[in-house]
Amino acid sequence: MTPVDARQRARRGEGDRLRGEILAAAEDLLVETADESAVSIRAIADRVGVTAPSIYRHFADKDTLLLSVVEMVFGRLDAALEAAAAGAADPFDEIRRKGRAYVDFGLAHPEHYRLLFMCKDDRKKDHDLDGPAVAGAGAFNHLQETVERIIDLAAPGVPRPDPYVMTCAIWTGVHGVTSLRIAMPGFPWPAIDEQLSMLAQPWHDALCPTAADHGGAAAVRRRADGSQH
Amino acid sequence: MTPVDARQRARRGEGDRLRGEILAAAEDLLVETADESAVSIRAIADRVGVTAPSIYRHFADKDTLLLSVVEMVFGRLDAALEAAAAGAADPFDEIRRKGRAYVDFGLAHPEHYRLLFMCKDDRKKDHDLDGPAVAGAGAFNHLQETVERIIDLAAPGVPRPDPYVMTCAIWTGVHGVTSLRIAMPGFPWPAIDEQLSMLAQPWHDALCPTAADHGGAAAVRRRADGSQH
DNA sequence: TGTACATCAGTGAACGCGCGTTCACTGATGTAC
DNA sequence: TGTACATCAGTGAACGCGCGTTCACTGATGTAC
Repeated sequence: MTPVDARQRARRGEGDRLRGEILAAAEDLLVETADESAVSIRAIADRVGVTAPSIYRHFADKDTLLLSVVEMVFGRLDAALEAAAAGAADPFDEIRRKGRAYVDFGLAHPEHYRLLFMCKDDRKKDHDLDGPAVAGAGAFNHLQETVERIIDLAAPGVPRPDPYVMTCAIWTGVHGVTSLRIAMPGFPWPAIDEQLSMLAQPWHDALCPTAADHGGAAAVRRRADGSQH
Repeated sequence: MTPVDARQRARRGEGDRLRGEILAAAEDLLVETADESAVSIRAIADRVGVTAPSIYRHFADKDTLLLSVVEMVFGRLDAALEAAAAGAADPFDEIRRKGRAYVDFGLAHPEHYRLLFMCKDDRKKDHDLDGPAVAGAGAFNHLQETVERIIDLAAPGVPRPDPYVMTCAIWTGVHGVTSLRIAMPGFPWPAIDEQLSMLAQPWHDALCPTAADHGGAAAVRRRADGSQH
């Protein structure tokens, strides 16, 4: 219920309101149908309570619309990871929380996740790449900052891995867990925390050998215990 | 999309010939167009040099057809992994080769990979699950056998991880590398071998601490060198 | 104040498209006599 | 041996569908005079 500003002479009624409603409807459809192909211009218009052509007053075409949804979801993922990291005891804990939050986000919104990381991005070819790319880079950079803090914690004498490569490794790892679960929900997967600690624990021990009894063997022991902390 | 010239009608007993040609055409289209949505009944029929309705003499519907393609591709993936493993020096080497072969297979046939591991499997809901499930289980079981041989090699005193969980971890890892590259080909990824050794090396060191100087630190050093063996 | 007018968000009808699928059929093939 | 017939792989036309997108339009709104 935003009152019309007298200064904005060109904006009659609530022109931008429909734009927001369209994006919200597209997202709703994605959630409800859990099927990207069900998100059509017509379905979105129906959901908003408007006819299909009026979508085109706010978005050049369908790809532009979906790109805006992608951008929005990227922002939300980033926010979810940052929120999960808040209050972490140390950088290792922070990565652990972020990893778990990443998987949770993907499993809670599988079609959103699909849109971000499991679809062709041909769409972007002919359009403005910057929006989604910038939004996605935000989350990646935040992750890399955490990784850099971890590397700073590495025991003396331990060579430091490249933060960029390590960030990619972490992303790739949590993506593997998330996307295979989304694609093959019927498969008898081990517990999420068990899978995540299998990824993280050997690295923790490698970077902080003093914290691990007898080097890397600690990782195996911890995992084999089934303890998920 | 040039149709095969003047196809000869199958003889009485050779009804299965077209079936094979249909499957091959579906696969060709997947490879050439790199787009699952381009693989339509009509396009397949055109490619074979036949009209669309004759597809239905050999497959109940489109989903059944695609399921057969999936089954075929699963078999091919399994064969590629086994071939790559042949001649490995030891189980660790075998896993390394299989991991690399898995990624190579996915990147060489991205749309096949998509079909196996990045798509909704709703299709399977109303159809016979057994074919693809059995074919997929073949590759998984072969991988698990290798994992079991690795675990047998673990140094005395090192607790042995559960082979099933470890197999899932490896699969998840190589899938993460493969599928993110397919979904985001524009991203500046590190070298494949660098990514794979980041996954494998800490585990190698953890299971065989004697082979690593100063415990897990060896993994970091090896990786930081950029040496990809 | 009332009235004429400009603005522009949203409409209704239509377009051409490719899709999966169906149906009655055609005509080459193999076989029985 | 030749001929009639049954078989059945593949055809041609059509179905209804939902899609993205276009176009000329309508009619409520805000403003100028």
